[in-house]
Amino acid sequence: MITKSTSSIVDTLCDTCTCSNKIHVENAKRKLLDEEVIYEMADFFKIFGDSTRVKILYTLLENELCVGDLVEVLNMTQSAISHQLRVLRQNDLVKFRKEGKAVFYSLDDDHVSVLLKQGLCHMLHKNGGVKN
Amino acid sequence: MITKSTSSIVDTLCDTCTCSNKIHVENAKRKLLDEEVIYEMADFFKIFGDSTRVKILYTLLENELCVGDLVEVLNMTQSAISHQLRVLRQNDLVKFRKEGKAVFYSLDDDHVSVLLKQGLCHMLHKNGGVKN
DNA sequence: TTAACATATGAACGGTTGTTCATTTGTTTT
DNA sequence: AAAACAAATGAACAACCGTTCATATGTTAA
Repeated sequence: MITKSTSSIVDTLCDTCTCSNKIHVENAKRKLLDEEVIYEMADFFKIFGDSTRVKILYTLLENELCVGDLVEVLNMTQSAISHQLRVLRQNDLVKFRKEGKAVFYSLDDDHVSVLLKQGLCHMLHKNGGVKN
Repeated sequence: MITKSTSSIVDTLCDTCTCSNKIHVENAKRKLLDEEVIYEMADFFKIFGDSTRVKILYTLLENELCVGDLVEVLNMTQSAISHQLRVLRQNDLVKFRKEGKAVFYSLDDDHVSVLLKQGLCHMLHKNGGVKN
């Protein structure tokens, strides 16, 4: 959208905008990320935006577990867990290993646990660190 | 839910679970976070899980901007922007400053920009760093 | 005070998403 | 091969969410 030749439009654009610093507006326009990257980023965060998926990821922080284990630990339907595991799988947040009838899931890479822990820290910090 | 006295249920629970390491299951159960914290965490990530909100936050990374500026930069309805700003405001991700008719928004604290940049890095890294 | 402007908000609508239920796939045991 | 079990999947439904449209609030200029 924004090409290199846009560097000269600072003076001509923003005619209707009377309320703010035009340079800042132009900077913002030029810096705008590729739409695609924005969507990917939002989609990435969206995965962490569901409590069931967060529970699953958090549960897998220490050990790998099979689907049945997750069902028991989280006290949810096998189907619900399985559906969410699919989402996590398709987005490379978990990997799996088959062993007979069971399928063992674990976190795919450290990136996941880092982000998870960071979110947790943010939460605890926000609550003043005091929690029953 | 899980009290201190649960440390002895390792042997009695998990009768139906035949597929995995019972100790791991018990550990996971004991470590389960307070439901409330889970929900807060998911809600927190959910805010970053919308492309419009990500765009707004990213745009505010460098400078504060008023609503009209954001409308122009992001090329969206004033109403849509305003609604999303409300979400960001209510969750303390942005702060605002009134100046006449205009309302200037900026990121609330460094936490936000850190997480945003981290998400961005994750994306670029995932795409192999090559991007048109 | 009236007009013009910037922003906020409420209601409504369409699309998305997570769960449930029923069924299927695939593996092991008998 | 049949039965039993673990996991995956598709369809359907309800709840949630983001945008639009219309309108309200609040501030400045005339």
